[in-house]
Amino acid sequence: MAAIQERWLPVWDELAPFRSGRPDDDRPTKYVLDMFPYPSGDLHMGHAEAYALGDVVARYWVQRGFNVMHPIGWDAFGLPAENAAIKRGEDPVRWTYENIAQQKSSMRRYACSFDWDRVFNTCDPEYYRWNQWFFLRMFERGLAYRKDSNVNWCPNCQTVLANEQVVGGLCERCDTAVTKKKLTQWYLRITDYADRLLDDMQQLEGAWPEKVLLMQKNWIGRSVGAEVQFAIEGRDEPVTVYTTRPDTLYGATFFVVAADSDLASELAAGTPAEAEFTAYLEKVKNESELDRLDASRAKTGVDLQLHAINPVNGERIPVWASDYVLADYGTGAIMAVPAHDQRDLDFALTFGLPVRVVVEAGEDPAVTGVATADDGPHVNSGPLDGLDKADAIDRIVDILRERGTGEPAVNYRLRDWLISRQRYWGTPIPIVHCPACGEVPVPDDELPVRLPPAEGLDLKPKGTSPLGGAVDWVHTDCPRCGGPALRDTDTMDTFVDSSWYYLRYADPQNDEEAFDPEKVRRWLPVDQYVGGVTHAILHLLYSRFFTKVLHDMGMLDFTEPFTRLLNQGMVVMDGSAMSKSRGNLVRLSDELAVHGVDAIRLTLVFAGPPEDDIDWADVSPAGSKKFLARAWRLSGDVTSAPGADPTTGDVELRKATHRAVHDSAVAVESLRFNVAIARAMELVNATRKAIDSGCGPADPAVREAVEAVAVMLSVVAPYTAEDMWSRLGHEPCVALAGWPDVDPALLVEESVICVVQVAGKVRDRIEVPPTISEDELRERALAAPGLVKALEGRGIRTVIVRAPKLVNVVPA
RNA sequence: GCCCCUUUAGCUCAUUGGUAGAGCGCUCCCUUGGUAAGGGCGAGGUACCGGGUCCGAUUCCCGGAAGGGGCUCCA
Repeated sequence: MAAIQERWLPVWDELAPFRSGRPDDDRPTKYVLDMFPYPSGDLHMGHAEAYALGDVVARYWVQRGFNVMHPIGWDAFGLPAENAAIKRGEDPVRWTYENIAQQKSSMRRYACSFDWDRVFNTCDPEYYRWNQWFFLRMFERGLAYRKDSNVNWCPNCQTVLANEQVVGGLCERCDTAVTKKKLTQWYLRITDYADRLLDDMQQLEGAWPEKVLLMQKNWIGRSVGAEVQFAIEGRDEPVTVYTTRPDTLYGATFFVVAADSDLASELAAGTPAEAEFTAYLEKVKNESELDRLDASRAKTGVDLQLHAINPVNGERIPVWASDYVLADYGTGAIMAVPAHDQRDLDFALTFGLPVRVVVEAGEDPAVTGVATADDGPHVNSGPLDGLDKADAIDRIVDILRERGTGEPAVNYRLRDWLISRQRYWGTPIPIVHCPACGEVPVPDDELPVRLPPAEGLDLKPKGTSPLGGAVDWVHTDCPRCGGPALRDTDTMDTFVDSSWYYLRYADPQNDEEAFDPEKVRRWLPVDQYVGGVTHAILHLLYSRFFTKVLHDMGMLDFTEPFTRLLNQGMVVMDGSAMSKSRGNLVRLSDELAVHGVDAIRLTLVFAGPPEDDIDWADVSPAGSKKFLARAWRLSGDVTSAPGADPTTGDVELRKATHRAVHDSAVAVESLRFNVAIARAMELVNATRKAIDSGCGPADPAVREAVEAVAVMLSVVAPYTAEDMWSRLGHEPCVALAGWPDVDPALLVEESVICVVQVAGKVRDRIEVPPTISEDELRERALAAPGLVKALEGRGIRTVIVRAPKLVNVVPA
């Protein structure tokens, strides 16, 4: 096996069958993309699976005559390089590029069908320059902005995190409990695109996993309701609340503002409750995100001893501050309707506040402790009495609008994307802070703002950007007034890098612009994207956002970047994720050494549907190897010459061949690669039989079959296939041999077995032509001996005929 | 708590409103001049359980069980 690998690698290097940028290439195009890897160490089992799957698709479309762009690059910015620098004093640049070289050489041996002419790394200044360029365009459009806010803070990584990077209150990267910190940070206004991110999912219906679409939908969390203004006694400005249930306005018995909002501090100032509030706020600030997420914990709050006025009935209701209301959702203040909202009810019961039912829907919540959210006739609600929910909402919105105290509103769970990071190994934010001019963009012709060398910088996480230590780099002149100014010292979230890399592949060397729109038009959108489900929200949502922004800038003519998405499963061992600490790590390099590249690829692809997890304990690379050897041996048995006319060959074997070629193509196109391989295995078995005990090795049908096997295998086991192709007397590459044409005549069966049933039970089988008429079939079936016997002379009530496969006789 | 998916041979999975299949594994036989291998034969199924529709349900519908996944103070 090793010998075969060594034989063909140099040949493929020479012939470069997967180069997609030849100027005279007039094949139609396809774009197959694997999510690019992060260069931490060498490739592992997960990579091996993902790239084997992507390769099947890419190689298949090449066989079908397409010019396939199947690029690779490296997602090379990020914390591991920095951590290696901190722990072992390595230079992040060297560490990163060495790992890339290592992975690249492993990919070559793994025979990935990448177009090596298109490689780039996101840490190349030639690439991140365009991150900065896009940032500046967004800044000009008001889509990139800085604001002071309570942000997610990971005390371990010592950096801020985007909402998407907080999973269940923990840092996505290191599982540390996330806290809040008030900081001024850069954001991208993804919320402006919330509706389009939602609506455009229609384009992806059926082409992306249902699960991913659902997760994105939940994440965006569009909610429709109304904003209602409440006057506050002793304050000029009214306070607006957001509610999805304006119809329950008459049931509002108190009012709550988020304790950590500016509004709360403002309202508390000067009240007798101020001291109590300040103490409470201190406590709230120290809570971790994890604490806050525990919905079952007791409600807490402070009575601000103020009153809000219900705009519809003039009722005075008490104003409280609590941490169960979020400062950054809606307006940071709510009207509390305890009868019909569980959280409000819990709060009311804790503090002895009144509960008033306004929708008749079951038991009294004040007694049961369970708020009712169902529809029902409204009561205690003045003009809404008797109406159901939908009508009551319409009515109350009309009333509020008339009085100018409210209007319909939409809110999203999605927050703007926080992109500043207080870390070294990322794209510098191209902004200069000038004491006179404020935030000044670095002019385009001064891009890229290069990362200063790590040498001499303190990269240890300490809560402020390491770039601040690069004194010469930080101090600069203001591009606007020329006065002394300071560079922004934060770097961009690395998800910015991956939000547009798929566009750069179409034009990777361009140093005039991020990409030539013409080239992008030729290749994009991506026809098939392959990657892990871990990116269901983060990377995929951000990429969709970038695509829409660039579309609005006139740079793209499509609005969704990835036409079809495949989320491959994980490779696990004995039912759980592989890890060194668990002691169940299977090393890819070991497996490759024992079984060879082809057997490992085949094992991964054949293990099951690609989206399912693979338990390495359940699969058999040795079995894969055995199958490949069995297929390979066929190529030595063929005795007819290349070009032998198959039409004179054995018809039964030819049928098996054409059926297999047809079925496996259908399977590949619907991403059921394991099925495609099963079909190839069946053909290998049929061919073996034909050679040993059928038409014999000289029959041209045998050559046709074996050549078909070689081409089918070429998409998953390239070394074996290439060697077979060579033994069959052909020049390389089998990868470009072309998928065999299917003769439809050979797919038609000459006769089929028809089942003859009595009352649904099979009593006989008869062989009939597939084109048999219903009448003819009925007649023949009724004469079948098994049927006559089963009927035992009973009469017949009905005969159901489903030509040509079945006849069912219902006896009287 | 809410929502979604899955359940077919020992294992991993195909398939189908009408005969339930493949690979691996297993049994046995042949080969011993392809041999740390090769060829062949075979066993193995109440298609999770219970109801319904239908001439006929593993498939469609309803309910339940088991396993997996997602969301969860977002007003």
